[in-house]
Amino acid sequence: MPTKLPKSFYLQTDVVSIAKQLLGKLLCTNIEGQLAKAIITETEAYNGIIDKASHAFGDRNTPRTSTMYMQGGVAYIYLCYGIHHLFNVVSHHKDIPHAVLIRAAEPIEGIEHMLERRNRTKLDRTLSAGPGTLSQALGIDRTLNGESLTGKKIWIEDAPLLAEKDIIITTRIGVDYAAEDALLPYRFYIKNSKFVSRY
DNA sequence: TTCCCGATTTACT
DNA sequence: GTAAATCGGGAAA
Repeated sequence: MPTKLPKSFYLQTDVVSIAKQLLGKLLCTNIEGQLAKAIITETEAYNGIIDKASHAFGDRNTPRTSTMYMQGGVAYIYLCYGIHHLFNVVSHHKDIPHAVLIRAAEPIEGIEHMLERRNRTKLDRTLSAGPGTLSQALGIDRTLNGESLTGKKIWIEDAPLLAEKDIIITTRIGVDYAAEDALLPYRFYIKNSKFVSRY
């Protein structure tokens, strides 16, 4: 019987470590009665106010980023390029804006719901290997911004930690604007997984 | 209030 | 490989 990750998991203070620990765990949603689960295959850490790639860089606490300042264990979801809903796991204590972007996952339950939401007919990497497509597949949108990750709409179930040898560590995607911080090794994905946004 | 542009995806050339 | 889609956040005025 899989267990839901407890609040304490999200209160950890090392967001880079959390990003790595989340690999292999199950991201689950129950939206409009449709249950869906997917194995997290790719994550990125956003390290608070000192990280130029983060929306909260320079302690930018605004209506949008205020979600990241909440106590760890809630969802930070924002609209990107006016089209895509990107899902993040908020961590650390209140007022410390840490977050982990979930960039890709492998569907394992409720696949029929994900296919329908994505308007696809078969399971392949285009279903959920990318932060925008993943959210669409799982039915995640901004109405879930600030939602508890220990509730009934969206949560994460535990799974054994992956071995170091099965994890690829590299730089984040699409954050060139962050100058030298774009070079930080804050992106993680499961080696040999087909459900990864870019290799 | 104006203006620029983004933690992306998809459809074209 | 290039470009369009599409809208709201955030800084400047």
